[in-house]
Amino acid sequence: MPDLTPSAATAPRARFAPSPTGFLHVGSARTFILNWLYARHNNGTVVLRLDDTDVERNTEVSVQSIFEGLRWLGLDWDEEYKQSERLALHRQQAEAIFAKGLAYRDFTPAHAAEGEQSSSQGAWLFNPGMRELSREESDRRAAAGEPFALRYRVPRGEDRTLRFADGVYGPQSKLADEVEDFALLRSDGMPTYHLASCVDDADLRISHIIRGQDHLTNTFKHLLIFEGLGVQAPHFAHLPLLVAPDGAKLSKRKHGPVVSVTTYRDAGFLPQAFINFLCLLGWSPKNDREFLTLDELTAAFTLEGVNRSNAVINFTEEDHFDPKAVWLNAEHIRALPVEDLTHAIAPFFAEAGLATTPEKLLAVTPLIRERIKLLRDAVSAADFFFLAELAPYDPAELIPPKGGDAAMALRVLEHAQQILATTAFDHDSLDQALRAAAAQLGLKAGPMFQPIRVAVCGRKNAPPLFETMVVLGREVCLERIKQAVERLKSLD
RNA sequence: GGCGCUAUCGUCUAGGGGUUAGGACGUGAGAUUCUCAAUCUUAAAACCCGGGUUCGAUUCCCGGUAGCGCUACCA
Repeated sequence: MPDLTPSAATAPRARFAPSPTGFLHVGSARTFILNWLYARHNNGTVVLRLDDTDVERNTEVSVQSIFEGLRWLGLDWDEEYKQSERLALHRQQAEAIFAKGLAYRDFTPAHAAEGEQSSSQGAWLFNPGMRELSREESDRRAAAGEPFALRYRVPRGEDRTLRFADGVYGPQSKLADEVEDFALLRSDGMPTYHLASCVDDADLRISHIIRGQDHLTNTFKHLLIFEGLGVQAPHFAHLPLLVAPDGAKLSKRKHGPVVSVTTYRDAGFLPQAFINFLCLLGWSPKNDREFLTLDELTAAFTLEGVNRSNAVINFTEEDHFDPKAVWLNAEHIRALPVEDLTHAIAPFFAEAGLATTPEKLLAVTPLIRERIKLLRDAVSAADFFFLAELAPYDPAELIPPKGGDAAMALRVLEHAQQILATTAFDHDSLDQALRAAAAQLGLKAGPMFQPIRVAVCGRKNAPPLFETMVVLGREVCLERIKQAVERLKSLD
């Protein structure tokens, strides 16, 4: 097993380096989370670096939405950088690599080689002619203002094997002869991702690069760059990818909003549940535990627990969210103190245009806590508590199930009216009085309570009756029952 | 095409040379209950294929297949 700690005395420095080309996507979020967990578990540092060297595709809105996503997750970072502000360093280091003879100028016009790489093997590795250009010739053309890209002079014919020990995938090796002469600088002078990333990782003294497996083979290039920079390469650990049910990698274009973390937020996921879910994709604490708090995740997280195969996020057209994510969210909702849950659901009521008061919402929360899976479900589960007027419902629902009729419903409701008008309005008193009434009418609890529940809530499925009525209050209950009686009478 | 990575229930995973292959979600059935939930019990459901190695492979090795990634002057 490779030793991943540089030295016992040095705390790791991990980094998350998103490129702002869209919203924060779930795969990126997981990479961030695992970096964070790794750093925090080892008392290390979290560096956030915006990899924004692609001026064509980077946008400010994208930067904002990434921060929005990160803020929602609630995980902090210690240092923050923008690659676009470090271009001078990148160019200077590219120059240094060139000065060492480890890179060469490629004057081939951009995109000229497209489509040719599949032809004869070997030709794709570099642009023939350019690598061998004499220094004098190269300097002369550069001085004449001819644009060029700077390419790494990958060792050829030396039978050299590039190696590193991946923290997840174990020992990795590849022949240098199989690595193409990748670009360091574009012909407009901008650094490529590979250059900027390595220069910054070196300069920021990043000790552990934990990133998606799509970078596994890029790592050999990065090894070469670190070598060219004259620094020791950091430790690498690659994470299995998150993929769609069809096995394709999650893409913003193909899968739409379901890959954006803000979609989870807006649907009413708790950040800790979302984090918990993402961690379970490609990582396991190996003790059959699934519900884990952030502290527990931090304590349990190790790279050894990361597995190597891609993980499917099980969403469909109809259900945007993986059922396990939804279940975990429900679990976290139930684990939340009532005050916190109240606070979490309040915005959803506001958004639905329902006027709530903190006190009433606090009273309602325990009644719906076990009945919602997403925070937004709270609105449909509890709207009737806050409506001045119940939405119209089918009066037939007032009729008790299993052979009841309108007359029976009417009897129940009229009894209920008497009782509610006179009984102390607390759970136990109502319970006793209504059950007594049921016995008197020769009814079981079910048939007795359904008409009342529908009258008071406007639907058959609702939280337990007595608690619900207590929160609603005597006036509202009596008024709604009165309306129900009228509806019932208008039935025939 | 080349190179690399991967392969356990539908999904997420545990496990590991000899196991009734474990857990979770989801699904079915049942219990409980004033409805709905929650909870409990329970059922169905997996080691990609072929060769080795071995007394014995799902596990180790090789090959195949499949999936994914990289193969840009994207990241």
